[in-house]
Amino acid sequence: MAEMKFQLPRGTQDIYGEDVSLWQKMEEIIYRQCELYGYKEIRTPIFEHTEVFVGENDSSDMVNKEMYTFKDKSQRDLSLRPEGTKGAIRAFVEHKMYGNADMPVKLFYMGPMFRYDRPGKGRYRQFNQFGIEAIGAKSPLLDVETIALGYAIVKAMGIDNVVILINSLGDDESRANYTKALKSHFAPYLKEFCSDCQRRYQQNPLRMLDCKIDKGHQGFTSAPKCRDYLNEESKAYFATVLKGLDDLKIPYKVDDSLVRGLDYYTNTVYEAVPKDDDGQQATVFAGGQYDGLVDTFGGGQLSGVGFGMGMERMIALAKEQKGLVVEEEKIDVYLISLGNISTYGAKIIELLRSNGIKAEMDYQKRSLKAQFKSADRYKAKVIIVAGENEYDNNTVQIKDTVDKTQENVRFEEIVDKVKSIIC
RNA sequence: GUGGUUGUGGUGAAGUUGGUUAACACUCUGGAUUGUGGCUCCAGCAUUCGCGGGUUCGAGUCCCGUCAAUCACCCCA
Repeated sequence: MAEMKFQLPRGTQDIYGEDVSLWQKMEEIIYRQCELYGYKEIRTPIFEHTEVFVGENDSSDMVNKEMYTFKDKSQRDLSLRPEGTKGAIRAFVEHKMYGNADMPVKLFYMGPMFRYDRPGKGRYRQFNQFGIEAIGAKSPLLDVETIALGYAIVKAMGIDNVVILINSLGDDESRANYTKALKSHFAPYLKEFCSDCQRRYQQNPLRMLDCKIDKGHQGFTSAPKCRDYLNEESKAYFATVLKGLDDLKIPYKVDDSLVRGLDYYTNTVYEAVPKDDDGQQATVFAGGQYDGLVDTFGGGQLSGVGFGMGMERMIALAKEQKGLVVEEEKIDVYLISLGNISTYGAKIIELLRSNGIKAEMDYQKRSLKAQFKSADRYKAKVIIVAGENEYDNNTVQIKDTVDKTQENVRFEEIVDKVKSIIC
């Protein structure tokens, strides 16, 4: 045997065997729930012009270090998509979906995303995200709907210890006021903060609230709360969101320090995390509302709301909680062939399959014993034995593996006989 | 990007201060049983220890590099 030459590139994975069943099950759940909630699938390209993903204020770390960016043969500057929202919005604007009479346009996407991160627990360079975007309307009820859909999927996956961390950044006006207040509050302590916080102070002071190093600093504990800077409209909006969650009995916790990574969020931001976790590395889905994003793509003043969900993490949680049960693989018929029977076995197998019966056979001329073992492994309900005698007489032996009876059956009656046993 | 740990057959793994045939278990293949399985018994399955180089009479064991995994940070659109 030649030696093995290749290994997976760092941060990628092969999904196969039993895991594939879990993924398929999750995908089914997602399709089903999206159908119920009225979200239609959109499939955007896996790469786009780099500018699609680069927002005006995105911190350079994300863009420079974590995107798979390349030039194609015509020197176009392209990037593998690091997330789903931007592509969906680009498509929304490009195809003028806002012409649709029914706003919002509700979309979902699912598929691989790429980030040049160092791989960690449940983190890959090619990973899979599912996400939704409701574009073209602004309503606290719509925010709640997105959370409800995410929560429904999580529950359908058998994960039931998830809580929604939620906060409101307020509209542009509120946000600007709060940012100003934060800056003046932090100014005197700035020298005592970590280098990251000093950088964030300039770029995006809201982000400082996420800092784990300076968390306990008195300057942090006494920092002004986002909530106190919401104007009346934003307050009412947020109150309605919370009431909506109450009504739907979705467990949530208002978290003043939740600001999310990106700058485009306004008003509602949320993050679904497992309850017993320390809130670290365990976000299941996260999203928020965005007033200005569509316009940066040239789509006008349309609001949107949506979330992204990490599918690898969902699978991991579902496995931990044994929520997703995949029924074991079973076949109806295993065909054992003996001696030289030409293509008789294949003919029988095809006959069964074309009649909707799951059937397998041996392809290696193995011993009778080995073939019986295979039949056991497949948990076949019926075993058919076809040897030279049967071939000559155009019959088979059909054995019921449950009551262990066996009888000689003519070729024409195989399907009826098998069906009578497995039904 | 930083630091730690790890890498032996299809799987789980043992491998003592470097010493010649790489333990054991499961699985698999064949046979006992030449056409009736699940039990039992017997036999077989790694020219080689992630990959590359070095030290040595001798390397799975030591050294360097590299690839990958994993954990804790950083980050997480």
